[in-house]
Amino acid sequence: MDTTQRKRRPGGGRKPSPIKTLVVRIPALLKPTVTRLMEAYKAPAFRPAGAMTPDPDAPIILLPMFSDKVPAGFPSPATDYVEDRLDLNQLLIVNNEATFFLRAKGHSMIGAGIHDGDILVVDRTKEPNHGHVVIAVVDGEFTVKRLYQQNGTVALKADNPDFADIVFNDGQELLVWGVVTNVVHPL
Amino acid sequence: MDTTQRKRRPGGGRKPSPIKTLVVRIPALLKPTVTRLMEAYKAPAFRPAGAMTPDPDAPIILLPMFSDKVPAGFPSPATDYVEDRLDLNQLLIVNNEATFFLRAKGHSMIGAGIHDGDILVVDRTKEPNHGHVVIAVVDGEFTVKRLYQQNGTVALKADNPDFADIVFNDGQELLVWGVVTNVVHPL
DNA sequence: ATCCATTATTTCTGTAACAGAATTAGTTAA
DNA sequence: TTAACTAATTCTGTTACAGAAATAATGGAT
Repeated sequence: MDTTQRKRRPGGGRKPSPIKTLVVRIPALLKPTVTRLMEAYKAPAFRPAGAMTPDPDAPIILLPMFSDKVPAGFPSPATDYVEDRLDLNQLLIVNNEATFFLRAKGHSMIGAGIHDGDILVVDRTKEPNHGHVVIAVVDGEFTVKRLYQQNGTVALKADNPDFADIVFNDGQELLVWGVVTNVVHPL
Repeated sequence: MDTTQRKRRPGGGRKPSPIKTLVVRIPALLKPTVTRLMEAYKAPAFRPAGAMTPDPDAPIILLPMFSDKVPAGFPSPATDYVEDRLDLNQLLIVNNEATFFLRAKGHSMIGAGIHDGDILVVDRTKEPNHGHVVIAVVDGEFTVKRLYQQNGTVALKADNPDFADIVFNDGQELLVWGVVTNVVHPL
């Protein structure tokens, strides 16, 4: 018996979320990992013009990393965890939204550790500077070259003497499509 | 009042586990991922005396797969995007549970495209064969070498003439810890 | 009428609770 | 001695629930 009449509010209330959840039990040590996993999962996905959306299914994986200290011999069981941590995300991808993969062809950049067939991780937001390995558009095609920018001279140099430099004179525009940040080399 | 006397069993019972657990709520879509995460975590996965347990915090790798026209050479900027998707996971990691990372040190394997500081993707389940680049345990330390297995001779060879081969005679055991499948080379 | 604070309503979220499975060691039988 | 059995204890997956969060209708102020 509530004397103070309350008006009903049909249709009110929090709306159902399309994201279903469930409860799982995990090792306590994995808590932070799972937490970050969820953060990464919820992170807004971006969609550069024409780029594919990330595959929603797979690409989250946990891998153990043995750090620098390891090659120096096995740690004793008593040894604590090594502080150094590898996050391939941080290692390979600085800007998710602007990162692309290209496959290298030829041996013109062997000096930079780029072999035929390697996968190049390209960051399109990184500012190209002298000495950077870049993806440039030359004659309407992509090319991997090292950017040379000194004393007013702008050129693209292959890290292989067999290839001639491409020098840009006044009026000629150099279009740098992105900067290569990492090379994945299959064995 | 139980007439059938039951003997007590002090000290009986399941023993407490050192691994504490807790319950978390996660997006349903992440269930398989978290499951794999736990499998990888629990994996008896070879624990060479003193090997570290996987770091609970870091080793999560989120690799968004953007797809450009990757295969068979560089696409022209005008080219349409292709349905083909590159999944770095599939490219780099065949067995989640048995894949580890090591950081290469030194220049002994420069011939294989391995530079100082590169990250090595190591598959522990892949069978080591002649010619493979492997992680071996020599004198209690990790080493990257190329496995030589011909005419009854077993040896570890550096891809650099400055380094001497390590030949294994009868009775000497060669412990191959894993096979290097990929090299990540930062620029 | 428009805007804003209030509130009923609905769903979400983290955690506690619980029942059944699993594990261990003492007890009993063969 | 060995194997089967069972009490004791903990683990594990799921459910339940209380408080937080979100949303739209309500009602008052401007």
